[in-house]
Amino acid sequence: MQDILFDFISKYISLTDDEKNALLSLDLFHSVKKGTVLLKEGQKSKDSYFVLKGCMRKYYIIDGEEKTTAFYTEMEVLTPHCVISKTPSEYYISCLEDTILTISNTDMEAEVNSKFPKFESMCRLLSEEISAKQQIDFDEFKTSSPEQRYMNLLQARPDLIQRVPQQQLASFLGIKPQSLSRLRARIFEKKS
Amino acid sequence: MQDILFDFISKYISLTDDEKNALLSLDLFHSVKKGTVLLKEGQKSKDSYFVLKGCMRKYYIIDGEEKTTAFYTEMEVLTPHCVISKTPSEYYISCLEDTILTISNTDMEAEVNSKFPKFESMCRLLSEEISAKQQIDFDEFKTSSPEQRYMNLLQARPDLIQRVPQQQLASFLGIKPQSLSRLRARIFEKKS
DNA sequence: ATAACCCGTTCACTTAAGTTAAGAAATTCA
DNA sequence: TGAATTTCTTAACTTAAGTGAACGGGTTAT
Repeated sequence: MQDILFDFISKYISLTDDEKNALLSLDLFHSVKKGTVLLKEGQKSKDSYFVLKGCMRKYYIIDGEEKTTAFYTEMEVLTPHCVISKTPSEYYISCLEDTILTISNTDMEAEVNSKFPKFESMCRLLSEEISAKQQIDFDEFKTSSPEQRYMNLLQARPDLIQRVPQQQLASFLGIKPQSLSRLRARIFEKKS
Repeated sequence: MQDILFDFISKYISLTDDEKNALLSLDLFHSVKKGTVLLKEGQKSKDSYFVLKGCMRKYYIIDGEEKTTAFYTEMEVLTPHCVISKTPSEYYISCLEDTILTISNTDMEAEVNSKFPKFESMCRLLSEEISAKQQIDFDEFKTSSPEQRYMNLLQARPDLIQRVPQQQLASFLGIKPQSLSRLRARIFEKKS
């Protein structure tokens, strides 16, 4: 499990054994049961997550309805908005499946960053990369219809369509569950 | 003009006069005429921008149509995706108004970052902040109707509605210009 | 085992966005 | 200034998403 983390890090910087041990001493690894809510609306938190195995989702509750806006699966990093802005969270984070992840908090990161400046480089690279990818995702969302978005998802993340309930997928695509059903039927129609 | 940059930086780190002079020696400041295209589709670039005065837009050309997905105004930073991914750009960046901005490239940044580690901290903080803000914007987009998005924009960035042509605003809101016209008429109707 | 509940699908209906086209208003340019 | 072009609006029509309700399959709980 640790190797997954180190492999991930090695995409950005190379670590000495000393640095690896420093990381391991931090007790980062956690196993979380399906359904666990890691962050709630209104809560203040300093925790960031890195998914080693499993799936997490971000959702809002708006007018009593859950609106899922993001999923995080293997090898993905999530730093909630409230961690950066230091304000109460506007949304929930929960585990869709039994999930193994690392949990790190801002204080730990600050300490590691000051001890090993290399880490700060990694964090910068990583957040630039995430930010750039998000830009593209957002642009793609804006410039496509719901049907195109679904077709895109089918290409880009076919696993999600399998492992995620339809109603959550629907709001992820910016539509209602009934519309997703209909849209899927329409696509299936076209194929034949 | 330089003070705007230094004020901006001071939100993240504090600079010595030495550091300020090092920055000033880099010839960052540029004045760009309305309509100038700074980045084209297919082009590789290492340049990032910081808008001091004016407005820039990002747009795609899809099936011969311009699709505007973002605007950058005073005090906003833009690092195009292609700079991070080191691939040809999928989109265009152009100036909507006469614009004063700083242009910096990855090589310069790498040099400054290694000379003054403080800068790397700032870059990390900044890109974390941008990334977090983007997340929220994207979530808001997904969970709202076009009409709500327009009302939001009216609240959050009333200046944009004044300074940006309707057709560009429309695709920024994920709809067609005709729909935006209609939607505006609908809202105006409701008010009276 | 049966009732209660949750989920996905389907249907009929409403509402709003896409499309095509035309005209009015504003801007550009000669 | 006046012609040309572009931009914005309006309208009629088409298509797709939102809404409310009902149905069936599957799971959970009692």
